[in-house]
Amino acid sequence: MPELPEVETVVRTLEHQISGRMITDVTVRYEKTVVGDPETFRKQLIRQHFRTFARRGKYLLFYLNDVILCVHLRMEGKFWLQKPEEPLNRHMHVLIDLDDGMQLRYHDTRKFGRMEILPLDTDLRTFHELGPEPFSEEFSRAYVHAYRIRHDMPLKSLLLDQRFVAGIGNIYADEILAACNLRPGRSCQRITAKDEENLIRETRRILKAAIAAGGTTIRSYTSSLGITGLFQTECTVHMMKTCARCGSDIHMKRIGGRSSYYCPHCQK
DNA sequence: ACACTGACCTGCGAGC
DNA sequence: TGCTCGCAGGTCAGTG
Repeated sequence: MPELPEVETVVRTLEHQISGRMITDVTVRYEKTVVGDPETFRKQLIRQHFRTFARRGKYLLFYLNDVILCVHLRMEGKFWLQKPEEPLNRHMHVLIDLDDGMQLRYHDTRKFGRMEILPLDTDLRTFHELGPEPFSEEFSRAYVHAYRIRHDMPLKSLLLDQRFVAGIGNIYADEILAACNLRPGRSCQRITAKDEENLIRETRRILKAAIAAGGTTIRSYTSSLGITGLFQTECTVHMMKTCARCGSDIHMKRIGGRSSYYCPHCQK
């Protein structure tokens, strides 16, 4: 389940592997992976070079000569760099041939991921209504305060709201709230200024550690040879049975349609 | 205008 | 053992 740290890892890995390569052909095997007409998509990519690589929230951005190739991996999307003669499997939905003879293969078991072509001058600040990056200065205490008092939702939903802050998914949301000793179901309107500071600090600390570790994941870690980073499982509450800090039984509750894990003893 | 719900998908594990 | 059923998750369209 790629969240910000996993996407960051994928971007850096691909930057290392395919920077400067030219796209010679594109095959779309599952049409819904591509936003818009697949043949138009193909034509817009052919003869383009991979120039620079970036991430915005959970979106991967490949800057080509004339367009941006924007990819969202959703839950299970991954890229494989293989030789064209290697066997395909039924989950490889988009094949991108490169001028060095390799093929970049988009693999997605659940077919949830999406790719789209964007103009080079797309405003990434307002792109998909994404909120600030967690490491940006814009994600300040004043910003958090202003946002949370304008909205009424559980803290868990706030962290998952991509308009609030970009890049946090279910796993890291649980971990951030555990680190702040806050229950996921607590109203975002009922926290203190100190909690706001803690949320910002712990969000950055946990995401930074996860990036350094090459990304964390729970179920999708199945040692794929895909470009997904070094997966580790360093969770303190998410999917855990007992609290890593006090040993209490971890509770699970559905909040905003998402399973949310927390320690009823440590988190208030 | 806001927050909430269901659809999109497939694999897997629980339960009978 | 073999089947069915429901859950997992991020985003967005649709609903209240």
